Amino acid sequence: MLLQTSSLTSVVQGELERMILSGELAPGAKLTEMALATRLGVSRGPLREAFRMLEEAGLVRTEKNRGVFVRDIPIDEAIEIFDLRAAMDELVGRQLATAISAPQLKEIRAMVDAMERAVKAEDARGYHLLNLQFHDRLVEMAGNRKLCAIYRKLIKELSLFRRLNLADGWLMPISAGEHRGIVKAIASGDAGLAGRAMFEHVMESKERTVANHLKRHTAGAKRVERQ
Amino acid sequence: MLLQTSSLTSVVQGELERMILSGELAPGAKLTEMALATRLGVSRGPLREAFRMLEEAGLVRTEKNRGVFVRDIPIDEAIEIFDLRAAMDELVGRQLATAISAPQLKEIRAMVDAMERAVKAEDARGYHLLNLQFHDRLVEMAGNRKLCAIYRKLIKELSLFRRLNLADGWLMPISAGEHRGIVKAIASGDAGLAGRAMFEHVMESKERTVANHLKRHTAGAKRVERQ
DNA sequence: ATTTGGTCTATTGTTGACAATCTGCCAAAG
DNA sequence: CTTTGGCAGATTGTCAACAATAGACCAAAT
Repeated sequence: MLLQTSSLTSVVQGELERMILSGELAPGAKLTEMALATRLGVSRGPLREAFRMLEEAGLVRTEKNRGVFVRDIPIDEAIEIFDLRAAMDELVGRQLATAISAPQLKEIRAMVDAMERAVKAEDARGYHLLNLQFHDRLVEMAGNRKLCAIYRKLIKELSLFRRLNLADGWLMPISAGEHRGIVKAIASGDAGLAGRAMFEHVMESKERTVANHLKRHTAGAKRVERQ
Repeated sequence: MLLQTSSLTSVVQGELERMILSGELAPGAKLTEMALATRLGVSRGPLREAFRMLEEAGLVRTEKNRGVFVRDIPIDEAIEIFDLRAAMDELVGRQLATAISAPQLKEIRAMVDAMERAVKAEDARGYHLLNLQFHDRLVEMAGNRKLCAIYRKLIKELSLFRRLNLADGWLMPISAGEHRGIVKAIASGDAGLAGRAMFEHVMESKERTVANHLKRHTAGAKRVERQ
C-alpha cells in the first residue's frame, strides 16, 4: 500500500547500525529477533537479512541457534585495526601530498583551526567529533573509494571498543599539534613526509588508547581485589 | 529431522561464493531467487540472507525490485584495490622483516622455489595459484587477523575483474624475480626495505594488469570499428 | 510510423506459521 | 548435597503463501 522508496531491510540495517554505534544497543547485548521486529514494526525476514549485513560488516556476531549479539571488540583486535589504519592513512598522506588542491588544503586547515579552538575551550566532545570528521575528510579527499569505504568500516568497528574513551583533557593539545604537523607535511608536497606524519599520528593514537586501556584495566583489577 | 551442523544460510553463502569465484556465475549474471533456490534445494529465505552477506562482501550488487547480480569490477576500482593492497602489503613486509621465524622463512623460500620451477615449466596456471598462495601466506604470517580478513576480501573482489588474466608467459620471470627480492628483503630484517619491496611488487603487478587491460580494450575498440 | 495507455506475467518484497533447537527448572537417584 | 534425566518455555531456522513492483507486449490514437 505504502509507496516504499527503499526496502525494509536497508532501513532496518541503518536503524540497527545507528542504535549500535550510539550505544543504545551496548556491546554484548543480545538482539532478539521477535523483540526487535516488534519494536521496529517489521517482520523477522527483513530483520534477519539486516543481521547478515551487520555480521559481514563486523558489527554483530551470530551464534547458531543462540542468537545475534552486538560485538565487543577486544583490545587485541583494536590494536590490529589501529595498525591497519596506520598503513591506510600513510597511503592517504602520500596521495594528498602529491594531489591535494588549494581549496581542499584551505578546508582542512580550517578544520585544524576549529580543533585548536575546541582544545582552548576544553570541549572534549566537540574535539572528538571534529577529529573523526578531519580524518574521514582526509581519506575521502585521497580519492580512493575502496579505501574510503573500508576505512569507514574500520572506524565503526573501533567505536565498538568501549574503552576507547575521549582523550583525557591534557592529551588533546598533543593530538592537535600532530594534526597541524600533518597538514604542514601535506602542504609541503613531500609524499614520504606526509605519509610518515599520518602513520605516526595513528600509531601515537594507538599507544594512547592502549595505555588508557591498561590503566583502566589494572584499576579495575585493584577494585576487584579490594572486594 | 536432519541433524544440521551449520545453517543453510552459511552453506548457501559458501556455495554461491564458490560458484561466483570459479566463474560458474559470470560477472553481470542475474541471480534469480526462485531458480537458485530450486537448484540448491533450499527456500528463498536463507538464499536472501546469503545475498545480503555477499552484497556486503562486494561480490554481488542488488537493485531494488530488480534482483541480485554478480558484480563486475570496473578498471577504476581494480586500480583502487591494487593501491590499497600495496599499502597493506607494505605493512606486511615491514612486520615480517622484524618478526618472521626461521621455519616461516624456510616455508616461503620453498614457495618461491616452487614458483621458479613453474616458470621453467611454463606452467602459467600453476604459477598463478602459487602466487596467490604465496601472498596469502605472507599476509597470514604477519599476524594481523583483521588485515588478513580484509586482504582476502579484496583478493576475492579482484578476481571478479575479468580482464585480470594470468600474466602472459614472458612476464612470469619478472614477477618471480620480484618474489625472490621480497624474500631476500624480509630475511635481511630491514623493515623499510621489505616494505618497499612488497609495495613496489604490487604496484608493478598493477601496472602490468592495467597495461594488459588497455591493450585488450583498444583491441576491442578496433574490433568494434571494423564492424 | 511513433507514441501512449493499459494489461499481463514474471520476479522481488514481506509476512505469518511451522519445525528444530537451546536454556532453565525441577524432581529423583546416587 | 550433587548429579542426571527430562519436561516446558522461549527463541531461532526454515518454509510456503500473499502483496507489490518492474518490464514486456499489444492495441489504439495521433
